[in-house]
Amino acid sequence: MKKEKQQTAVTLSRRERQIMDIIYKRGEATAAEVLEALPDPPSYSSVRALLRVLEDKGHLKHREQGPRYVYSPTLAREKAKASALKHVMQTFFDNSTENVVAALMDMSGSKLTDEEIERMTKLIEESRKQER
Amino acid sequence: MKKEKQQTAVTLSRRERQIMDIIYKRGEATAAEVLEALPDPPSYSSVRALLRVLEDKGHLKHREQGPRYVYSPTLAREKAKASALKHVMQTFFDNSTENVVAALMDMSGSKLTDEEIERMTKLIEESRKQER
DNA sequence: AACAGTATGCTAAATAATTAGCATAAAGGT
DNA sequence: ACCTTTATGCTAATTATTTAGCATACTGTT
Repeated sequence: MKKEKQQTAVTLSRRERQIMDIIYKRGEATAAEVLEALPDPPSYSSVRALLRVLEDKGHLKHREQGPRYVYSPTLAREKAKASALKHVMQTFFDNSTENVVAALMDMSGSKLTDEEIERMTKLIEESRKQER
Repeated sequence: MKKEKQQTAVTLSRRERQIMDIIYKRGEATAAEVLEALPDPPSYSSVRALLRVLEDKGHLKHREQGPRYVYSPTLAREKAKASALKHVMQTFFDNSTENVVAALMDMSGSKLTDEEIERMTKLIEESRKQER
């Protein structure tokens, strides 16, 4: 019997996490692109080895684009997003949506346009209707 | 010349990250408490070794409480919170506050009380005033 | 004041992650 | 068609992480 945990981050090693982050951010990436985006980049060879490992572990898949592999996440972006946000919310925000919103406003308050503010207000108001 | 990066997560190994998450979540913790909270927990001895490493690296500090050490993060919780949230926002939400809010509502919409919704709306409306 | 319980410090061993090297194959331009 | 460039596959070595063991010290209770 095998463990089939699909936790977004807890299982990954440091480099693996860095690579997954890059690929999640971009949607997909080649080995060369990953290399370019990595902090303290190792050799090209190392990057490929890591990509292979991640594919073995089931976190990545690839398609062939001409001569090269283009890697993308196995876990749907939507699920990964939710999982990552939830983890941060649990770890740092006492599992409170409101606390996260407060932090967001604190961080980016002044950068928001009136339009964004209106749309966000709408988003929140609409969640009233979700009540059972 | 030394690198003095104080990135919340990218530098840490798997176990180190797990431990930091636990301590951030609780605020502070003893070795025994960390052990209890760790998934696939190793020996008590191992936990202590990791705590020592984290303290050496400057991520944790401890105070003595009677016979035992109580560990807490070096980096202020506020900064760590902001940094973690920013990282998730960049990696998964295209650096958009609005996208994060949308995901939050999607995740927790039905669990929100009217009071919470009102407070969040206020938080957002207030960020209008921050415009320069 | 002695003993059981519970700490820590330090160190060494086992395991995992990370890295790079070499062989080989496919594309693309000249 | 050939040669350069840019891929991948596989493997081995280095380095980092993770683990546990043993010696020792402090608490608090009897």
